[in-house]
Amino acid sequence: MQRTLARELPGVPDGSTVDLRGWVHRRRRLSHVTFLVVRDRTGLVQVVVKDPATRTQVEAYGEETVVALTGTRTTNPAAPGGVEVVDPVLEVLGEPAGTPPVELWRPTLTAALPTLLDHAAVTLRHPRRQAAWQVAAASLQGFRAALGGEGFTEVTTPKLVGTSTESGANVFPVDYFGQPAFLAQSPQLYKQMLVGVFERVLEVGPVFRAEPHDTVRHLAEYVSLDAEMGFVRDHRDVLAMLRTALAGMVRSVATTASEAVALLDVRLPVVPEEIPVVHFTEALRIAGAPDDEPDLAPEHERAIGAWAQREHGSDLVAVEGYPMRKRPFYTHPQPGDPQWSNSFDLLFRGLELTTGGQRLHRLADYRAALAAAGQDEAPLAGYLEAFRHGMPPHGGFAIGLERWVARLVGAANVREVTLFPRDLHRLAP
RNA sequence: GGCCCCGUAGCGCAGUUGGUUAGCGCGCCGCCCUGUCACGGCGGAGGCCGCGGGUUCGAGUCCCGUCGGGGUCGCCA
Repeated sequence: MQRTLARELPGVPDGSTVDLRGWVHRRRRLSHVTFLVVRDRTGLVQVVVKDPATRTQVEAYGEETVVALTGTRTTNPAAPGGVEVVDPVLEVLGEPAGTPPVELWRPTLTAALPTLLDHAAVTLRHPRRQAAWQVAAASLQGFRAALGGEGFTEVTTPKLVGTSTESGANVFPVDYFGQPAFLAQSPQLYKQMLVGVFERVLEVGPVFRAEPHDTVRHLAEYVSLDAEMGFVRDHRDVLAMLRTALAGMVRSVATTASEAVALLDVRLPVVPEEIPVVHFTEALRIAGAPDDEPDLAPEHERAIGAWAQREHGSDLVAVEGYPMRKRPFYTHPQPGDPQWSNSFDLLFRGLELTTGGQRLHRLADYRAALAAAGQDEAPLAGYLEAFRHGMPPHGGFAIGLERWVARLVGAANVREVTLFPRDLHRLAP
């Protein structure tokens, strides 16, 4: 017999025999009946057990025991959702499960974050935690589909690298057959080289930051949604493509993760046709920060997010023109005023979600930029070769997946929406 | 890393100016309850009070150290 999923049960004809497989989510024992709630990947089903021998069997096995059962699909107004399965014949697959460390069957988990993370293998089974990742998975799918539709080629680049992308600090050193190497902190250099090949590339993958940042929005390993494209006029073209990617992600979440959206009461952002843009200097004014402030603090970002909501009714706002001295060597300056850059940060509900911008594309400019930064050219020879042989004006961006999902589902801490977060203190599970 | 706060049962917490056998809710185990849906009722088991030192007649409580956790700032996606 074909397996019936929880989600499909309402559509099955009344009186049909169905085959359910899943986990014992909860048992409720009454005097003459035991209710068994079975959970599979699509949801919950109530199974009504009246036969004394079966009741004894059900009551002997704890929550999270894996079972297979056949029973009769029955419409009953008294059942949750109006549908239940009666007269089950039950089989335990494997062995009875031990009592879970937290009460998984509750509508919301009451355990603190460290407890949830310590017991991730079990706590991720909770429908709400599952749902948060379904939102992430749908976002990944939407990112790929939206950019794929714009002619982007998906690439994968090395995560073991010989030179660090940017400053050189904050990288994880590894022993590479006796040679010093690092975990990649960004696919930046590779995705630029590949613009010289494919014009448009996207990459989804982990990046590693050994920054000692112990905050609700930092991880030592996070998922970066990267894109890089050639033949741009300036960073505004990049921002427009970022807009396309985000719109596709929202669309995908709305359609493929609709149950998760409903369960978590996610308020999906409307992605405006044109994302509001403010210049860095204007952003400082909006945030009430001093004119000579070199960067935006989280407090300022929240203020700008609130301003965008107030003035434009937008959850998204881009800040362009960040000071060149705060940006990495490959950043393209603002034409006419090179103290500012053709780069931007995108704030989503007051949190920095994305950095993007136009990159340098002339070899001579790279040489000058590296010299000015005091960086040696030699380790970057393979990268610079791309520019020696013709690179179009280009730019790109990177979205932090965990931050996106956290803001979407209203999680205060990115760890809540990360399957197995890596941070300053956590290397397991 | 700086600053602030917190470590008490499987989970979430209370514990008064230091005072006798350390409590509560949930879970777990047992019994009861004619359909529950965070079911309900009765009973029971379960604690190196994070760890180490100190003060004291006496420390969960005060002091020092240490480890772990949360928040925040720097910084970043």
